[in-house]
Amino acid sequence: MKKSRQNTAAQILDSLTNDIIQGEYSPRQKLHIKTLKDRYNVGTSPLREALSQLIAKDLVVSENQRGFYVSGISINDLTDIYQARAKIEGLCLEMAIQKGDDYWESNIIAASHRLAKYTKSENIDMDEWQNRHFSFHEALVSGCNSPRLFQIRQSLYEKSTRYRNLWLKENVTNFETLQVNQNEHVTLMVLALERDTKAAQKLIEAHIMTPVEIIKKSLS
Amino acid sequence: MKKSRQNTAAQILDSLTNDIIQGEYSPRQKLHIKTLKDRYNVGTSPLREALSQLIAKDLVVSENQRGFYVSGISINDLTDIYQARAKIEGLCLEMAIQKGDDYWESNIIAASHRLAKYTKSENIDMDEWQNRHFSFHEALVSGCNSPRLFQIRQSLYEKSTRYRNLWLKENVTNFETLQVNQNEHVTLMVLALERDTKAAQKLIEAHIMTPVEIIKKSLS
DNA sequence: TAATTTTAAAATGTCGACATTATTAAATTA
DNA sequence: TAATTTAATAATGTCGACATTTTAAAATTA
Repeated sequence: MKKSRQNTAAQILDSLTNDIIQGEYSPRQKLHIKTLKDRYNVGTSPLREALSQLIAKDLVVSENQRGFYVSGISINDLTDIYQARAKIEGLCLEMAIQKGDDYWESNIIAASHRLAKYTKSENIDMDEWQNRHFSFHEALVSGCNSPRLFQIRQSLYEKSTRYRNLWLKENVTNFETLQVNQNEHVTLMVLALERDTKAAQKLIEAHIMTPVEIIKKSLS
Repeated sequence: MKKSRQNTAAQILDSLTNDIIQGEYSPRQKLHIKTLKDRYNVGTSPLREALSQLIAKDLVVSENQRGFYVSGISINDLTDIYQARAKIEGLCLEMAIQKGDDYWESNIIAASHRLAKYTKSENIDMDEWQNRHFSFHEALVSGCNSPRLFQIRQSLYEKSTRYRNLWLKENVTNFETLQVNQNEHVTLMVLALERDTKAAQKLIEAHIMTPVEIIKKSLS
């Protein structure tokens, strides 16, 4: 019956992480042990172990004898996260451009093609677009060859996704916007292939910072 | 009797973190639940919650039904961590130089003075020197004003400290070395106060990378 | 002897129970 | 009535117990 390679704690961690990022639980929301146990059908120990990991990831906070809460949000935090993300992405891209080989180049071209095609198409499924968008940016930095920086990048992305999803909840995506910043994607590809480090870095930072002002408005 | 604001899990987390970083437990060492329970005088739950947080921090790894282990080390990881640290420190310094005010400047001068005085003194206590060294570097970047980058900086520092301590265990500190790179500290201060971002960034990166080659040798 | 199987021992991960603390509701006082 | 105290309810954090799995040792076989 139990063939899962993961233990219960690890499974709950995945579910909880996802639910928090997707906005299933709101910022500052209390996370009652009893409620969570019922919802995920688990005992106390694995649940608390999962919550402990989420504390280390800053997605959950706890106060002694007062339980667990989803981490709060703020405009300052939003800006800080996106700014840090922009800088880290710039670092990764810099290293990728320095070290990237033929496969790195071809992966960028391929991912760019898939994104461009889909962005121009008629009926856009947002999930699929996000996948292709994500893959393109990953292809750009995938040559960076620094596991630690990559991990930091991933962790910041997770945190920023939470803000983006909070905004998406009340705003239908504007498809024109997609078309507009698609130009930047093409430019990014060109600059990367031309190994123009400085220009690529500058553009990726701006590119990442673009949504900040929009999300800010929705938060205030 | 129990007036501690922290719960047991949080206390154990502190102890365990410290013990791992200080090399009380070796890389890849098995962390037996029973042994740890006896050593820290706690029950299963808080102990496992602390270990869960250490997993999220990459200081501990676990395999289902096979328990917990101190994370392994490698020369690749050593290099990666120090390189990432150098880059992040560069970022923090860049932002600090842009945003630093009079207090930032004076804190650097003060910390630099304390470090210089102690480095020139006769009987150097290594712990005290480390404190002053740490404080000086913290003063340099303390104006950076990005909680997230600072947190990343702290986390990478923790990881690098583990490598440094492993090396210190078998090597008596060479006091000449302290004197030599003290020059760099002074230069860093001057560059920061002159707001010479690029030069300061370049130097701090090199400064951080200095011990890598030495530690490498001790690992192989 | 070497390799495999069987048996015994040890360790892990999960659960529910319980003491302690916090929160809410009711009762008392001013 | 409003404020404070008391009682009740609910929730948290910790513990030890137990089923399951892994590991080590002993026994069997080739």
